[in-house]
Amino acid sequence: MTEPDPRADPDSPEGRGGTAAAIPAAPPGAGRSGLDRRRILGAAIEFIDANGLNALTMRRLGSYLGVEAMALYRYVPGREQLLDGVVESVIDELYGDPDVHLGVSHGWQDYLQRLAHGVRRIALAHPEVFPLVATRPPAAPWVRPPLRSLRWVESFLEAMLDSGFTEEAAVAAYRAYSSFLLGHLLLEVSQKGVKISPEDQPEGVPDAAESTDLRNYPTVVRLESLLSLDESAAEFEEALENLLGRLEAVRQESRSPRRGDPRPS
Amino acid sequence: MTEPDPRADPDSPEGRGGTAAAIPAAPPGAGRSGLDRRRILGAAIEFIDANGLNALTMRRLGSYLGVEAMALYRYVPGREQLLDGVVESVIDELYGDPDVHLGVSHGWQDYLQRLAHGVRRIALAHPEVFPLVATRPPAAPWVRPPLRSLRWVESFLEAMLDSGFTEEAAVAAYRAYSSFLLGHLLLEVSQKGVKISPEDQPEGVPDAAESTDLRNYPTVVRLESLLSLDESAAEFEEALENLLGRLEAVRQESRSPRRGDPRPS
DNA sequence: ACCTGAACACCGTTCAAGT
DNA sequence: ACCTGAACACCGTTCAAGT
Repeated sequence: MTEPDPRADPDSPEGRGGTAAAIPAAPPGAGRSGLDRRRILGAAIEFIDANGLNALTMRRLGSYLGVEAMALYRYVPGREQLLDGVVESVIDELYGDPDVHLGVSHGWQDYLQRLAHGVRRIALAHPEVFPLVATRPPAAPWVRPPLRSLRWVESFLEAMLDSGFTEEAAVAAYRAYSSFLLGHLLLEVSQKGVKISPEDQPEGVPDAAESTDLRNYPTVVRLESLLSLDESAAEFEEALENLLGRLEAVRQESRSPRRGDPRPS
Repeated sequence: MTEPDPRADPDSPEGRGGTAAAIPAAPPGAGRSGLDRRRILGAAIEFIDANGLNALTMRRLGSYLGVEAMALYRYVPGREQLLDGVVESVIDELYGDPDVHLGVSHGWQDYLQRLAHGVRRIALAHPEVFPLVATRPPAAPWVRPPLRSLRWVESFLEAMLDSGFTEEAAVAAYRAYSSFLLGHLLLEVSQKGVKISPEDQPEGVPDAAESTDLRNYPTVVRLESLLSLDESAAEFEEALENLLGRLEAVRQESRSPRRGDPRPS
């Protein structure tokens, strides 16, 4: 879904101003010619991290790479597919993560712990990109929920099956786990984006009517200091721990549906 | 964050085609002149529900309302604020919901149950709009997590405090609850969007190379039928039940930090 | 083989004008 | 008081050309 996100775009295209200060502040260091799909995706991620998602246009990405926008179309079918590629690239960073690559050798709970922390690391490293992961349509439409990267889904399911989950329990675990990750990280990332930038509005903001009148929300105002605290990391650990506990219960129960089960031949 | 979402926009602006088939298929029934902020927001929601978020442009919304785009600027400062208004409107539907408005009279767990189901109802009613709720920056930047609609935050916190939560526990509950809702509903809504429309790609899709080769994902393929099942409703109930249980534990413990506590004067 | 110029059909937004 | 026409600075995308 289109969604411009003004906070990342302080001097967005105003359709007006005479100052043509270009957003692409820093062209990437390396040599100039090797235009290449991997290089384009990398530059796109850098650009989004630096300027926000809505600042990324084919034309600006082109000039960031020292090239006319039209050149990109030789390597990428269009803007949509560019964004798909960005999502895939970011998720693929997981597989360069040695922590994650340990696999299930130390047990599935350990694996899901490392996987969760790995995903959290990339979410925090690319807060402007992460929402894309949540909202883009899936690679295989019939996977539900349709988080991108079949590679991820595949290794998750394999790990669970290898660890004694039934197929049903493995799929249920996949859903609970990805919904937890998505909700928590999306919220955490969107917090991070809220900058009380002292630059943008130094003081005594001339804001029109304070937008919504805070006098209508006394509790929110009173609890301001508590609400402002960022306990994301601790909350993440706690919720993850709880989830893993629940999954273990499901696993136990799915393996021995009732006592006195006929033992498998 | 910008995010075009091609699935909702099969015949998106191609910059090419001669067929100028306008997207605004159905102008809203009522009389023509009463252009008005409320009417504009309502039309925007209808339009997004029908055509997808990325199809909404000022110009198309204008013509959907039988007016030139420029007329909208008399009632809405710009596209960004239009989207903010859409989010507020959709969330405000909650307060027209009699179920939700019962308040905390039957206990906080009952209240959170009804609130969760109310939010789920609007998420499912406006699947194309809901992602906006998750990604837009907040009204009060220091509220964490920054879900929109202070009205919602205010009444949530009041309910918890009235029910014996400490301030710390109420804030923690707010975070756990909204992160759960966000994660679950975003995933559920994004499932709904995946249509195996028999129209778009009737059969034997001439898709290029099947994009990602499914032979690399044998487990995903083998569990296809399980993965395709939509158990969202049941999963929602179960996860919600579990969350409420956890919150009750936190509440108990926050009220009586240790046994043999000095009783309040 | 790889990139560019020019062009087309769109955007958001402004402002002076119409009624 | 409310809407429109015309204009400006952008978009994504194409295609014939350049080198």
